[in-house]
Amino acid sequence: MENCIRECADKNQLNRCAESLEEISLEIQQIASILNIAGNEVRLKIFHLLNEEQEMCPCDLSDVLQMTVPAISQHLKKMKTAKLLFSEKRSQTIYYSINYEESKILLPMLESLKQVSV
Amino acid sequence: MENCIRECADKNQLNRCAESLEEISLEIQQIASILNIAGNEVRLKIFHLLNEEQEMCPCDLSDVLQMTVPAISQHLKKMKTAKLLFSEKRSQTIYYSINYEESKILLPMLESLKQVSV
DNA sequence: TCTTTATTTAAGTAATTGCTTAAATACAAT
DNA sequence: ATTGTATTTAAGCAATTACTTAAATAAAGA
Repeated sequence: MENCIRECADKNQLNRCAESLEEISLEIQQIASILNIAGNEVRLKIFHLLNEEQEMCPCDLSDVLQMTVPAISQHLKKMKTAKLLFSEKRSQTIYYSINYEESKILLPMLESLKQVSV
Repeated sequence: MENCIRECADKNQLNRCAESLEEISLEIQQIASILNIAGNEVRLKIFHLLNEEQEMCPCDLSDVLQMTVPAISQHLKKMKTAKLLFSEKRSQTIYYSINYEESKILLPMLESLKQVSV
């Protein structure tokens, strides 16, 4: 079911495009999922704060971001589930930090945010 | 209304964080909005295709992505509204292309997707 | 053991997303 | 003028998102 009936439609181009997409479909999926998680103001702020402070707990983040603890906890869970964060429990407190290996495509942005405040 | 009553909560750190966020609040907003748009499989595919092919029309994209034309059109509108795309009408056809200036934070990802298929 | 503190989980909800189909718009060609 | 092609816009809808409040879990300290 083609939508383009134009003469000028370049069948070779369309085939090339379809093949290219198939080759990278896995990467596209992974990157889209990371960008989707980072494409939220609260979560991007969390990334930035963890990038500056190394590690923070939900309750400190809730103070800084002026949001309820459960709201923060749900954002952290989403980031953790995607393996973008590590967490480490020390007594009652859980410290979250960035998994830089999994988050590497976000690094340029985080670095640029660091620059701003200098 | 502080949530952290912990002794170990470092007030200086929390103040520093709050200030940092305020300084970059505009950048955070802008970047989050771009990542939000790119953090969708269909739109990321459109970015990738436009990056490889220079320009494409909604109807070719609809063929390649196997989606209805209105569905594609709505994605393009969202990207165009955010100024991430240019559009140029030549007779009946509208050609979309990437506004690289506004999309520059996405470039590293687009480049890495290009590498994959080599 | 009982209370406090830090955190997560669950349930409910309003807003947003991304599609669908149908209709509207705009331009070209006959 | 009329038909065909490319595109957008609109309305409707199911699924998802991001919060809320309340309850559950877990560890520490009195």
